[in-house]
Amino acid sequence: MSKRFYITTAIDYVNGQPHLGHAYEKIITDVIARSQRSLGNEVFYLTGTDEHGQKVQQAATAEGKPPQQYCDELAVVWKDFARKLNLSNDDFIRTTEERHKRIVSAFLQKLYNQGHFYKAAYRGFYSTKEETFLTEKDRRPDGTFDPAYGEVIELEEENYYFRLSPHQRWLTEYIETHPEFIYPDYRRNEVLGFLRNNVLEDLCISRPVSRLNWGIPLPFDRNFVTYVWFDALSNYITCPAARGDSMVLKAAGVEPQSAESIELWPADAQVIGKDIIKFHAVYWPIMLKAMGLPLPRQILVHGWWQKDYQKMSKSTGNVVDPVAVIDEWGCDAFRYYVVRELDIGPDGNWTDASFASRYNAELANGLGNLVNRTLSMLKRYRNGVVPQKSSDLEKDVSELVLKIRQQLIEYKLQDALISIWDIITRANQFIDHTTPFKLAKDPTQARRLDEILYSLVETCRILGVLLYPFIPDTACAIFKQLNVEGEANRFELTAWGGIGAGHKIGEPFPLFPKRLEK
RNA sequence: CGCGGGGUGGAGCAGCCCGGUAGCUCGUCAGGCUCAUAACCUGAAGGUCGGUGGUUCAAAUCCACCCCCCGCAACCA
Repeated sequence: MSKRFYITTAIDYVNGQPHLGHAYEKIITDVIARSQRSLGNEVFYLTGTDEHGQKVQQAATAEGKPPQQYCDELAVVWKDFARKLNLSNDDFIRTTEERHKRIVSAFLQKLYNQGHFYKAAYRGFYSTKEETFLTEKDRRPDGTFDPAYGEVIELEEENYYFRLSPHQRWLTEYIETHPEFIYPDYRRNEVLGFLRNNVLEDLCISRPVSRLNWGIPLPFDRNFVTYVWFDALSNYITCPAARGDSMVLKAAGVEPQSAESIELWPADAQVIGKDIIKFHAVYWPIMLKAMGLPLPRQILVHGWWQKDYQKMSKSTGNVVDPVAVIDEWGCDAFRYYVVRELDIGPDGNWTDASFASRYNAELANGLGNLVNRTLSMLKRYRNGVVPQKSSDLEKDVSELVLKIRQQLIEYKLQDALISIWDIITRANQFIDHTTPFKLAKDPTQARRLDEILYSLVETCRILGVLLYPFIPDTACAIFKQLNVEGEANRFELTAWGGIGAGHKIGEPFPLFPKRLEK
């Protein structure tokens, strides 16, 4: 069994509403996953939810529910969200699942045995109301704590810590010698700057049960539960282990429980937001090294969305609700916009006006209209029957297909979309230059008209294949209108000449109805 | 001097690392076309590339200083 292309998103904290950032991360990951599959790789795409911790415990208590029930209900919301986005994820990991907890426990015990952890006391200011320690940055300018924290007392607490500083040197060298490990470059530089200018502080990995019991118990000390990051980051390997990944199982020292056996680790790409880069580019590699596992090939760090040049904030109502947008405009329009608007790396900006503009100009007038005018002409002039193969557009299209292939391999999703739209522009120009609608009036031009129509309809078919990773439903709709069998999900279908003479197309209808208002 | 990103035609961006006719999308204006979702194609107008100084034959691009926006500052994608 060969190793699959393994790609992950960060897992989301259940105790919150899915928003644009979550949607974006999941979609770009999905586009990469689908394009890798299209290119012929076996792929495993993992997303999921992070369900332990104080906030969940408190919220569940407030609603008078057991935390597990509370999580079960919220997990449904997140799974529905994944479906709403039309993700092609192969699994959905929840950190409260037995399969996750079992492997986390095994690794905790292993690292404990190997001396990576130590117990120490921490003394600090504690908010009894929020049930959390406050830090210096929580102080107001005058040195006091906000009354919202309630009574603040000085408290000492013991916890387990993970020794990080012994790992600083090799990690720095690793990142220096593996420029592809963190993408984009400027994020890599940030991490290197951090590693060179700071001494890593040990990572607290526990909470006393007296204060927090909604977590995975430390196997070597039942008075404590695992604290967030050790628990959450591990999801990337616990799912593979549960699915029978021998490398992870061996490192964890546990027997497989599944008959399944797939090789996933190390991940090929881990997609995260810029806010959690240190956890993924510093703590996570160190954890893996301690566990005896190789590092992921690449961490892809995406930026954040703003709305109308303002930070999105629930309190001001300045948010984009992805579900509402999808309900109004369709899933593919949403998927197209976020990938086309924002490349992986920089921050982006959402405006309703630019969304509407891209929808109308690029999806409706560009893609939709090209397919519609092509099929309409074929139907009108040739009764919907594909003529003999010709090659007017073959060279131009093939060159762009080659370019797009490379862009997909390099995860240049935005560039790939731009290239796909170059094909659309080229085809529209072709129609104008060759004027098939004029030739149709002249019977002596029948042969030339056949050639033109073939090139156009074949270009539409290829567009369907190229668009599949980005807007799968639309790709499917194009194939349906063309009455082409099978799915548009294999890149090799972009080879010119796939549609045969005599093939009868289906009924044309607008892919993206033009929207005049808003 | 906390860290980072950015200031380019009306709007939004690319170009800057590897100096040498300032490019793209939208918008505007004019023309063409009528197969198509009032869609499509062609052309034009419009920028002293935040400021000042420096390096250079030559700077949006390198250097210095300054001004202005915007994020981040550990558990928020």
